[in-house]
Amino acid sequence: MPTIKDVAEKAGVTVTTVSRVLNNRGYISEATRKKVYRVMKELDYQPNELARSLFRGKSNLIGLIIPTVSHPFFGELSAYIEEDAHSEGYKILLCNSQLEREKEIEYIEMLKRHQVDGIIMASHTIDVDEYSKVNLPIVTFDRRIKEKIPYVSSNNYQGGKLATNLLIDKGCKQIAHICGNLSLDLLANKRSEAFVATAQERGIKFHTVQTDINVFETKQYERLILDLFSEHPNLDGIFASSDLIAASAIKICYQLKKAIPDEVRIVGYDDISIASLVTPQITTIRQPIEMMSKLAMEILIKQMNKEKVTVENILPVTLQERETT
Amino acid sequence: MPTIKDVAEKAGVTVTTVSRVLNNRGYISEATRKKVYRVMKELDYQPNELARSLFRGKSNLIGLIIPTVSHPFFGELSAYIEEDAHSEGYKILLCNSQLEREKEIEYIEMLKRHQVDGIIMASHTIDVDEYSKVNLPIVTFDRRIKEKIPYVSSNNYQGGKLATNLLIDKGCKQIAHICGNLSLDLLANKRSEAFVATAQERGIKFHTVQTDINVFETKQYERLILDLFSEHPNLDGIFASSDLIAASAIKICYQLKKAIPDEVRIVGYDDISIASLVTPQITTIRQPIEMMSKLAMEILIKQMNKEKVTVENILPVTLQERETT
DNA sequence: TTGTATGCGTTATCAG
DNA sequence: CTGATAACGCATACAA
Repeated sequence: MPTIKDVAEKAGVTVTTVSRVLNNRGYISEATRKKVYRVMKELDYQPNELARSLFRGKSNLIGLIIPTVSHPFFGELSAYIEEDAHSEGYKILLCNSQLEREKEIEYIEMLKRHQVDGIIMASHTIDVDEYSKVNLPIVTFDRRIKEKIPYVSSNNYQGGKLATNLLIDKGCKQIAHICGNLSLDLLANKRSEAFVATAQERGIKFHTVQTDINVFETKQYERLILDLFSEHPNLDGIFASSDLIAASAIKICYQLKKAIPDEVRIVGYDDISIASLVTPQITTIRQPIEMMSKLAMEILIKQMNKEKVTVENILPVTLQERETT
Repeated sequence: MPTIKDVAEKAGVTVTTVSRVLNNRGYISEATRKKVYRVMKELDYQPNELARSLFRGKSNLIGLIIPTVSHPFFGELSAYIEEDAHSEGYKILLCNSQLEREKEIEYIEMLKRHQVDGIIMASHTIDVDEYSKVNLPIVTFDRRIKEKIPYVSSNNYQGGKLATNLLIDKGCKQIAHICGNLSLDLLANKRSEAFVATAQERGIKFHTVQTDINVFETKQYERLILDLFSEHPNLDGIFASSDLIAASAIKICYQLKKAIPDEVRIVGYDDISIASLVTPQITTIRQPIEMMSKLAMEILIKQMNKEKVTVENILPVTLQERETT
């Protein structure tokens, strides 16, 4: 790869001059500017961003830590984030934590070593005080950290309420909520709170089941749902805390020959693309993933520019009624 | 952020010594080693990888260019690739090209500027000769480039044959193949070739439909399939070139009140997780995504080490029979 | 309008 | 066993 030095020599000027035309800084005669440009083209010169970053103390890199990009929700989130980052001149360093504490910590250290300008955290197994050590612009998805770390979320309580009310309004008499592990301190847990509160308030029989470990294992959820139906054969409403879990519920109902929505009604969460692609199309609570991504990036960039940011950023959710209710 | 200099000063040695303990190079007394380690802990020192990379001429960065990580196939692929990269000490720079030529070129240049050690290309809208200009270790998914650029693929022809034969064996009399735009020079097009050849060979009526543009638009496919059925009401077999397209086909059949698999049989492609999660579960041709990822990473690393690599790397596919046939 | 010198944080070479 | 110094590629302050 040619360096600025190669360009300078071939153009018969010094590296300073080349640097000047590269960055449009100071005065340069049109003649030399043209010549330098020509040589850059000839050599297919690309400035070394490593060197630039080192000098500037800014890498234009952003670390993105998620459980796994193979989960459609995080896949969609990552796509939006990368798009926003790109249009702001930032690049994304992808980190899949698999929801493992060790990996999250390891990734954070790696990102710091690579001098990222900021971190977007959407995986939360580490303790709150680990965050204070980060000491870097950071924004969180769906987790409120004690300190003053800004977070983006959608209105989980509202989502849980919408879903639960819909099930009851549609005539369900015994409903269940299926979710991931509630011991992770996530704002998503408010969906469960809302479920319980709403069911109690309206006097409907309800159950809550959760996974014992932090995984996105389909099999795990299928077993859970199967057990749920064998314990409660009269169950006629399910609020799943993700569309993928809802899909598992549909699958089990199909196995059990329970008609949807006549015998069992199901509400999912997220509204990832496949929610409206599968058959039957899933009624779900839509998180505004695109807006959430954009907001997260905005907040991160503001921090990098030492601007003030609001800590709490909660976006509205909307009910998408489709075929499972 | 503390630098090596800060550590040196606080430990009462020079940067050379700190660098030595950092890299376990040369002899150092146990006493100073301990002292340096202690200071590094105290200051929470992290070596600046930008500086290291600049000096070494190696960034440990790998660029990954895909159409979009929001598509489950590429999401899963990316997850595996990141995992493999991570265990080999490499980090992934994520690039979503949206299947746009300009973006692919722009991303390649960006990656070169950032001194990535290699590029994994899974998005192919650019011309063949653009690849020769890359001049960097590179490995391709599903596209054979004229030059000697290694590629990883699965046996697309075999996949197309398996799918088509299955449909015919199950009794289909009139079948269709639905795929993306065939004008992109992809090895995936061999699925279509196999479809046509097999249908002709066995004397079955067949049709092929493709999108006019390079997108992953659900709506686009739904319209295509709807039109297909209105033109050919007796269609009783569909070979979709992705599981997502298969899901669209299922949706349309449901709308048209055509029973699956009794009236219409459907075969998908890829075997992404949701293929076995949706209802009905999709019969599909399984691409060994995990192995393909591992192989791609291996080939890339070999190139970075100046080792010889085989250009053609085609892995077997397998038929996964489920509920749509 | 252009060139010289210096430093970003790190490692390797060569002395001591 | 440890230290001074140059170099990686680039951009700025200061001269000329």
